[in-house]
Amino acid sequence: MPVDTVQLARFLIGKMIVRGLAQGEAGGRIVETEAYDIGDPAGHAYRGLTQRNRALFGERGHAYVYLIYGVSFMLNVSSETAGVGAGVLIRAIEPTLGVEFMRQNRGVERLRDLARGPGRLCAALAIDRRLDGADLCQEGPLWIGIGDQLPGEIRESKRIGITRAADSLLRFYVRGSVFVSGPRRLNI
DNA sequence: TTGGCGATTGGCT
DNA sequence: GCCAATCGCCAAT
Repeated sequence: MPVDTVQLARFLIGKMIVRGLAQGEAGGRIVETEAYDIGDPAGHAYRGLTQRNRALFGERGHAYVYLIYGVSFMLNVSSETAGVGAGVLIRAIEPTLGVEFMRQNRGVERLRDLARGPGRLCAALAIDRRLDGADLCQEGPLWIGIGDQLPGEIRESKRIGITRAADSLLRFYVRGSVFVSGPRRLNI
């Protein structure tokens, strides 16, 4: 696992996100991430440690889950050593495991619509604040495993939906994947 | 104690 | 493309 936030964001493309539940597993391949590095004014760690963002300041490889716009949960992976706040936002996966479970959670049928976007991804996998702080590096309710195939060509772009540091090329995605979110112009 | 706001989404034009 | 929904968080009062 890379020791640098931006490297981790790249590294995670193609890896498997797995939601482990009593009834089985659900998940898929990561196809889109964004890096929120140390000192990044767009990052939630920027203003220092708070109750909400403490997972970002924990050990590497733990989940930081928060609610945005009162509507959607977002999943991040803490990316730096304890005491340093930074993370990687998981923006989209290609569903491969437990697809029916995800369909039920999302209320839509089309595979492409299940987990394209950070809020949809969390809804599909039933991820909320209860998973904040979860260790993603070992099998459990939520974890990340090695991918089962090469991710394809990884490209970079500006990040989506932010106002500060909006021009940095810190978003990574699989070129040509229909499971990637965001406007077409950022997915060339 | 309060009010402005946000790493989004879905529905409508 | 535009915009409302919805609510936890946190800086400032």
